[in-house]
Amino acid sequence: MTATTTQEKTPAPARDLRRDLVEAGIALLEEGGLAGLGLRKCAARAKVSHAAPAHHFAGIEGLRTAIAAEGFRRFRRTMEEAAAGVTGPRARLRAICLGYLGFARQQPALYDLIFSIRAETMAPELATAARAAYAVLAACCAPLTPPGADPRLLEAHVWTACHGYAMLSLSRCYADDLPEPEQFLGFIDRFTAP
Amino acid sequence: MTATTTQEKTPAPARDLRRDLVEAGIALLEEGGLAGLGLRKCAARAKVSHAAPAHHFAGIEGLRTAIAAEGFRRFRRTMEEAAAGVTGPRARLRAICLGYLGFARQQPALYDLIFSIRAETMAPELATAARAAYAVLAACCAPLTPPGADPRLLEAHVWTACHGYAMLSLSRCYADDLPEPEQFLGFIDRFTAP
DNA sequence: TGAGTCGCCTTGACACTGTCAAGCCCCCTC
DNA sequence: GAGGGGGCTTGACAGTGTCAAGGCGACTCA
Repeated sequence: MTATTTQEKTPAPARDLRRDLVEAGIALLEEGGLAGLGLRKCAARAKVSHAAPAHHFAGIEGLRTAIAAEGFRRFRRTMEEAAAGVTGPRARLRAICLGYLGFARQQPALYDLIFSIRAETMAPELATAARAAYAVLAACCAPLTPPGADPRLLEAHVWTACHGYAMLSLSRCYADDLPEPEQFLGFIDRFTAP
Repeated sequence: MTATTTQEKTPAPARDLRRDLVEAGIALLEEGGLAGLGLRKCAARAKVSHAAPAHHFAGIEGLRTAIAAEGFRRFRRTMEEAAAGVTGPRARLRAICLGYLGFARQQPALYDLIFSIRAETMAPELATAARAAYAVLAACCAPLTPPGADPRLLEAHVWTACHGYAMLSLSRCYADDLPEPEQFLGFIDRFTAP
């Protein structure tokens, strides 16, 4: 969007269509939810022919996978930014969780897409991005895990609690049953009590 | 399927097509996942014309809603059966949670559908079924909630933990990070400790 | 310089989907 | 027996994902 100063000689700024298509897909998700995402709509938005996306991704599933991978990277970034500058292990974990919930609230369709991917279509790029996001949270859990204890217990508990809270607040049928995020996250103190 | 003895006079057993279509939809979900569900496929499986389902449900979204409502009823039944005969508040809650996780593992696509419904399409029938399922879990949490405390805290925690665990074990990218269900559910004891 | 080649993308077609309007047919009522 | 209405069919339409074929420009190499 902003000025990318290129030499007058080069005819075009050598567009990265693959990147543009992922961007278009994310925009479609924001506008129309999961059902609003389609190969042809992405193509139209990127101003290319209807079959162009199929050349860069392996069909609609490949597009969804690529968008999910980018979604995971943004998801991770959101959590990291939320915890930037926060000190103290509990406060950091709390901040990470708030970042987690904030991402789900601000980009519900992208969040839905991310976690709707099933193992059948788990491409390496996606698996890497997903594990990187998990690693951010796991790193915040590590200082709070008692020595000798299974670190997966706290990690899994925080991860599932955030995921469950996010999903249930999105499917608003249960939104009224849920406490406020701040109150909900009180479980961290209880769970990491010495 | 089994013998439904009808009088010879009645020409047909007066089929309940609406019910048959929901049944067909659930079968399609089991076979082909969320993407395998369609109006025309349901019609073909129930041996009616391709537009018949649209007469009973308000389009594909109506079909999904009706199937989700039936799914919630089965979900609730699974939890109730899992806790049948189990005594003691903690043991009961544990059994309910195991029933919860068992349903998600045995009917992953139906479970996915249930929780993919967003508020826009929240029909009364679906909302009723969903709240009834939640009520089963809330009833098990009640005896464990300290007097004067907000009951939503424990309810939400158990609900979100189960939901998150189920979702993450379905999207198998994280399955290796998760502890076994029995170990995971240990949080109940920690959370309801006096 | 020109021919060959390769990758990116377009074009056109196909089967399939959800949705709609029109109409048939059977049953029920008066 | 006429009328009406619900349940379902038929036929059409726009939209979708997918595939095969081909165009086209850039790049390489003789």
